Amino acid sequence: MATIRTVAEHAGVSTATVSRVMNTPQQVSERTRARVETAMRELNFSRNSVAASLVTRRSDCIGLIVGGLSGAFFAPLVNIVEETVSAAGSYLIVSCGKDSPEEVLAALQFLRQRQCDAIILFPGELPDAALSALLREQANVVVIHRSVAGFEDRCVQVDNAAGARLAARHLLDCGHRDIGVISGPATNPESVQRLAAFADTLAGADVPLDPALVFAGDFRLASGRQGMAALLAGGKPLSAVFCLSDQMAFGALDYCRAVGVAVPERLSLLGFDDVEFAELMHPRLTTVRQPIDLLARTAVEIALRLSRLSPSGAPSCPQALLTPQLILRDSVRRLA
Amino acid sequence: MATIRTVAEHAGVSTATVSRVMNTPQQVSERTRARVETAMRELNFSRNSVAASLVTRRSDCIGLIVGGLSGAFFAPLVNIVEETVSAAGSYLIVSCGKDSPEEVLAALQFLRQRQCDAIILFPGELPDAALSALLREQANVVVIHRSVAGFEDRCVQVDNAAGARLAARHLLDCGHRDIGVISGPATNPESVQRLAAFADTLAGADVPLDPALVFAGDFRLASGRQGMAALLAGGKPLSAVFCLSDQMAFGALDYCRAVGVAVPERLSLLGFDDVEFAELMHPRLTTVRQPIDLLARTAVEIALRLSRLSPSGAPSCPQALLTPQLILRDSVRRLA
DNA sequence: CTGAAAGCGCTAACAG
DNA sequence: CTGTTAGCGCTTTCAG
Repeated sequence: MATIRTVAEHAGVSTATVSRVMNTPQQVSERTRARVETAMRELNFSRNSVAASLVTRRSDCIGLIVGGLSGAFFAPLVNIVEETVSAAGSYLIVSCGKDSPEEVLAALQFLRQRQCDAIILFPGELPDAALSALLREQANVVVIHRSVAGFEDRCVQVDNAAGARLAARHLLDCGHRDIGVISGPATNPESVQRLAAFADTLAGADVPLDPALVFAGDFRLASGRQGMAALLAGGKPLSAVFCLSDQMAFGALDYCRAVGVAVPERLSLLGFDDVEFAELMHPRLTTVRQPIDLLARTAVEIALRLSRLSPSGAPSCPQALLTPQLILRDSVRRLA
Repeated sequence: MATIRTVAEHAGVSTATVSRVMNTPQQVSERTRARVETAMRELNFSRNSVAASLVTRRSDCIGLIVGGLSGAFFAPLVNIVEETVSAAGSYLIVSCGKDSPEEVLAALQFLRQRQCDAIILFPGELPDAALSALLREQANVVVIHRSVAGFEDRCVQVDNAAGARLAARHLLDCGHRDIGVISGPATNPESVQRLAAFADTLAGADVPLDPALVFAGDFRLASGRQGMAALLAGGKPLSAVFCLSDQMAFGALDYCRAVGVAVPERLSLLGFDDVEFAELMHPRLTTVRQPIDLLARTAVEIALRLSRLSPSGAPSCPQALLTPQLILRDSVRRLA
């Protein structure tokens, strides 16, 4: 493998000069630059960024940690993050499949040890306390899809409560009273926020949410099926189910089809996320849209800012709390 | 930031010893190890893997380059690769959103410069010639989803021709004669292979494929819609359409629904991939399954082997050509 | 505009 | 079992 030194000798210059043609070509005379570039080509030189990072303490890499990519939710998120990062001339290192707190922490450590300039973290089940500690001790971490008290400037989140309220009101407006929920894990803060706001809104309309009609899923497809099975098996009156992710709504819908429960004629279904497939379903899924692209772009923006200005950092005011939106389609029926 | 040296001083040992407790703890006496570990904790030491990589010339990282993660195809692929890689104690660096040859090449360079131990490449539109050159000059690259002559031992591919034949026979068996295709880009080798085998099989049954009934899409959802629109607008008799990706089949299906063409009653639809959503569609999509998990696992296996044994490498015989399978569901109708 | 020299933080012989 | 000593390949003052 050719090194900067081989190139230098070959071109009859010093290593410093070779380094300059890579980093600050303006500082090198046209002639020498050409010579060096030829030498590089002839030796098939490939710079060792690892060595460079060691001295510069920068890697031009932004790390991203997300849970299972499986869902239709993470994939576009990752894509947009990648686009935004590379548009800014940096690179993205994705660490996916990190669901449990241990895995997340391990991934974080990995990225930090690799000298990532900043890290975007989708915290999954990581509790707020741990997150808070993390943000305190590591200045270049930004959290996506959660808001941590005291670190709002490094968090980008969708207003979960607002989204859940939108969902509750819509169901109420449509005349539903027998409402079930397929929620996320009880340990998941997003899920908790949504569920609480949903229940509150219902309660405000004198339609208290029956705890027996709340099934704790895990945001994934299979748990939607299980949840729907459980709710249906409960035997209680049920005219609508709010799923805390589209993915679970798909599972629920699939289960309904399998057992012959017509949606929305006999049961209405409301999702959360508005992933691409929501409008390909039959019936097309009514859902609460999260502005994934904005979420992603904002997170990257913050991350880049963090990585550019090492210590200080212009305050700037990233719109930390994004507004969800109700997307009306065909899976919720207005009761007569 | 604490370094190995700070820790060494703090613990009253040499840097070598600190290094040992990280890499070969067995070689350090329990007492010193404990002392060092305490020092590490007290100083909140975080190892600089970049420096380590510089000397070991290993990074314990496997790179993965894929196109847009958007489709339902790449996401599970990435997930399985990640799982397999981390099960082997390495880490995965994903470079996604690389569709054009330039982007792929840039990503490759990036990963190489970062000293990835091996790189798994989904070549997208990269022509065979370029790939071949690449494989020749870089010994640690493995290609997924394509086979390059002379480098079969570093390629994992699904038998595209076999898959297409399966599709063609099924359509013929069901009595279809007016068959259209929504294919991939003409520059995409996978697409070309499938299309050719499909056309051949049809021709072998005296049902030549009408070139006017072939629409070149890009494997993505939107192009499925466009393709179906084009085929329908053509006005030619059409009883079945073979889509070279499920994603395009979804688009086609959606278009059919929008314009009131009943599937499969008036038009049969056959996909390729068998992504998770295929069986959630209505009607459930009949499709040719690619064993994505096996694809991914095999690729990682090869990659790890490549990265462990630097120069040589046990020959081993990775099952390079995986067999696709026809998954019968509800989107293809048997003609009376 | 260019070169010499001093490291970045860590590992890896080689002694002891 | 532990310490000494060279670097890994690159960047970066500081002179010239």
